[in-house]
Amino acid sequence: METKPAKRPRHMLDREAWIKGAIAILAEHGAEGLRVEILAKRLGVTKGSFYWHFKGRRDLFDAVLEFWKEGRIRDIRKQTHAEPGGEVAALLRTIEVYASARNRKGISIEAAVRDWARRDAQAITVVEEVDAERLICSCRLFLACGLDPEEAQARSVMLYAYVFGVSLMHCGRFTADLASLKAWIAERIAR
Amino acid sequence: METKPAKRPRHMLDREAWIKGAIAILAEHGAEGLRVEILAKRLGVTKGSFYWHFKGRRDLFDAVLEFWKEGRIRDIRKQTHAEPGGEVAALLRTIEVYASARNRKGISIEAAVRDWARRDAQAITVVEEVDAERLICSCRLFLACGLDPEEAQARSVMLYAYVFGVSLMHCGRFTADLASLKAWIAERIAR
DNA sequence: AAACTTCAATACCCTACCGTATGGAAACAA
DNA sequence: TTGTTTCCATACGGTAGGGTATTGAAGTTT
Repeated sequence: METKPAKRPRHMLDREAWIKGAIAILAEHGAEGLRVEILAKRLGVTKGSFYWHFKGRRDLFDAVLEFWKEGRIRDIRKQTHAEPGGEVAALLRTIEVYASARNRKGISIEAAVRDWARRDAQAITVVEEVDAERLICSCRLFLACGLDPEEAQARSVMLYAYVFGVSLMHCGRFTADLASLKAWIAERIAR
Repeated sequence: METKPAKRPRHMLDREAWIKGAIAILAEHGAEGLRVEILAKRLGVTKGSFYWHFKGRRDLFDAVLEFWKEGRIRDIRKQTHAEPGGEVAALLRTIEVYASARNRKGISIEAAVRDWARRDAQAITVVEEVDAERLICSCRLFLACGLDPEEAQARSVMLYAYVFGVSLMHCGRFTADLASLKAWIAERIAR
């Protein structure tokens, strides 16, 4: 009689578990700091296991980029879905997701991938695809608000350039109330 | 007759020559990729020389950050000096310096230092100081244009967040005429 | 000229990793 | 049972690179 196993008492890491661990290290230490022995140690195994799941370090890199790309594109499509009349709210929410203090992990990953894309061809390709998807989606929202195509495109670029840029700045010495400045900026970009 | 061994050309590198070479590597490979043996090879010497000028790799890092900080602050003060009535032009020029295709080297260094500041305490301090100086200077220009203090502050943050962010984006698949979009954005930020 | 200073070459040691080869234990299939 | 597959450990070789110690050559001072 066939019993349904599906229970694996031992470690049993699969490719996705490795990729998720890799992304955590990527966020903390960047692509250069993503080392297979370090990753293995964090997962509680040795690199002997890694080389069963991946051909090599480059294979892991490509898998990480692909995983990140698909996650981003899913999120973008979900975030920019708006009922008629709710487009401005969707735009403001998109800004808030990236420019706010929460979602620190996602912002760290974003920054690491973009820095990575300054040196790695595959990372460039992935960032291009994600940026294109984001810009197209936010542009659709601006168009639904009645803006002409050129302004809708320009505002889309401004929106994402702003949210990425502000995450790299350190304004602590400049203003004590950064939150209200960010709110003002979000209004000027989205409305 | 006594023949002397081949006369070695004396290089006479000083600390600043090492720092400038280090910044070139920083721009290309980031802080992680700034290695003393690689740097020495690029300067045509061996690392034996490096350790005469610097106590160690960390010492080089601190020197690079200090050198970069002072250069940035000098540039900021020069760029934001405006005759009365020329404030908007100064703001547009500031945007253009960072958001345009030329000055690629400076943008690469900027990106490398900001990525560095995600992990290194000394880099954070330096970025904070440079950002504060930049924001104060551009804020002064906005105030001279007659804006109220809160809007002047907000526009300053928006300006720098935008220029840093746009340098990290890859908009090639989104629009064929990025230049005119950037011009539209610059007008909306500065005016 | 002799002594001293400055900058660089060489030779090491040591650690961190990448990748491979091989073995082994647990689960599964025959 | 006896393979077979799956996932992981161990051991090893190889390279890159940080840091030190020592030597040495060219310039400078006395």
